[in-house]
Amino acid sequence: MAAQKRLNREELITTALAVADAEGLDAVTVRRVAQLHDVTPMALYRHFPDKEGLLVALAGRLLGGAVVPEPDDRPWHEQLRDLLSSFVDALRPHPNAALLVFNGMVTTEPGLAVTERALELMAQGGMSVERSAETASQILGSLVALAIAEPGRDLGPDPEANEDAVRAKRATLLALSPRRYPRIVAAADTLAACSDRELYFDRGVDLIVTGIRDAARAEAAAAH
Amino acid sequence: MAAQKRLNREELITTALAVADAEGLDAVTVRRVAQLHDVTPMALYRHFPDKEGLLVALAGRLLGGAVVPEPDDRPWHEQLRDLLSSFVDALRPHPNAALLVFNGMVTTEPGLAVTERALELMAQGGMSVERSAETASQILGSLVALAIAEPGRDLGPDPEANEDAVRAKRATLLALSPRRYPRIVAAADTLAACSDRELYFDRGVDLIVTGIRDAARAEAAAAH
DNA sequence: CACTGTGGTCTACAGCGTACACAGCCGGTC
DNA sequence: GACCGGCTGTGTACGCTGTAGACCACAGTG
Repeated sequence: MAAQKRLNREELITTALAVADAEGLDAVTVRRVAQLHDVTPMALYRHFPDKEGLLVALAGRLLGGAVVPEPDDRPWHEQLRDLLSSFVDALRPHPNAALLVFNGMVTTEPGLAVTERALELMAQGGMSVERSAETASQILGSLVALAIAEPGRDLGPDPEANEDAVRAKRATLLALSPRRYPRIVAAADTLAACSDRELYFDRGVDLIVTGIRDAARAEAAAAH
Repeated sequence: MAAQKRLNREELITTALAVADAEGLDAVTVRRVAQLHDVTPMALYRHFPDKEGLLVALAGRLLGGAVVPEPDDRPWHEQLRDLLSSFVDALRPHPNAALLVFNGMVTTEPGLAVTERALELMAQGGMSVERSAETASQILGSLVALAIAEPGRDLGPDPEANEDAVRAKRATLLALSPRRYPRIVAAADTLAACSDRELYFDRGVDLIVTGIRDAARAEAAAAH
């Protein structure tokens, strides 16, 4: 973040992402990013049309991290699983910014690439064009939500504060009336923070993929 | 919105929701809500600790619309389906504000009620406490996303502007290279706006429920 | 040399959330 | 009826936000 004249679009995106990761999306302000480059706020406007433009570029950066696996000989649903896993893996490191990809999915190149491949795989599974497009819209949100709403990730810049927040949340849940909310009280630990992150995401993706498989089967059956 | 001294908490929430519905969540400002009640901005602070408090109350209002169906004799997954449908139905009329329920799910009474019932039904399906809690976290996001990301709902206060936006989006997709993105181009209509809203939401919920059923079956099988 | 486009600067403005001190009205008690 | 304490709305003020508009320093080109 050294003082250098002639600032660079990609580096601006990088520091914006860093700020979002560290302190949340609200902390990404024009002034803040500018200051981290020792530059006047207005300087950013030579590289982005407005703040929205910066955020769209941020979404593009996130989506760029989602590599589309090469097609292979395995069944379509296994390849779809890998594709979706790759997608959430790209978002997971940046949960604060993940919301932005909602807007960038069909306006950035990487977003289009992922969408295209997903549609292709669903077609291989026998889904109609309309149905696979509809399904794509539905699961996009689910995947983003998966990355954002990982239990045990709340506020708190440092891990220490985060741990405090988790403990507080757990305590809140345990303090509920066991008569009214017996299951919630029993599940307080898991609701406050998932024990195994990898398992959490794997199962989340699996849940979606099995849902899609079933939809494909049902559609094929309906067409007898 | 007549001038009346002695303003009322619930009415403040109502107008905040109305503003969010009409112009988006960003349009909900303390000053704006106050003005609609012919009152100084600071007056709101007698009824909410801060703006965040207002938004949490807004989330509570949304969740309050989700009625928990009475238990009956049908299989657990059918009842779960109805519960989740009721949940998204409560959010659908207010897509701009739906994001807020992420925070209010375990801090508001209605959110707890829905969660408790969902956990109960999954337990009936043979799921372990941990697994059902994990699943609850995963699907919450999916349901919210479903309500928010309905295709064909973007910006534009009036239906006319919305229709314009849809047409523009469709045109953008159709303008893509058919060599690179053949499926996307073919599916442009469905991606830009879903043809049947009811079907869209029904299938979205079905996708999730079948995913859960499968997870329950798999867990039962693993425990042989 | 003058000309032109590019990119950073400076100033300014309207709008945001909200801290703090104050004023009016309300209901309850002598 | 007189008083009084607490609730509720008011006024002012501060520091923050995004960004419009005029300005200037420099590079490359004729």
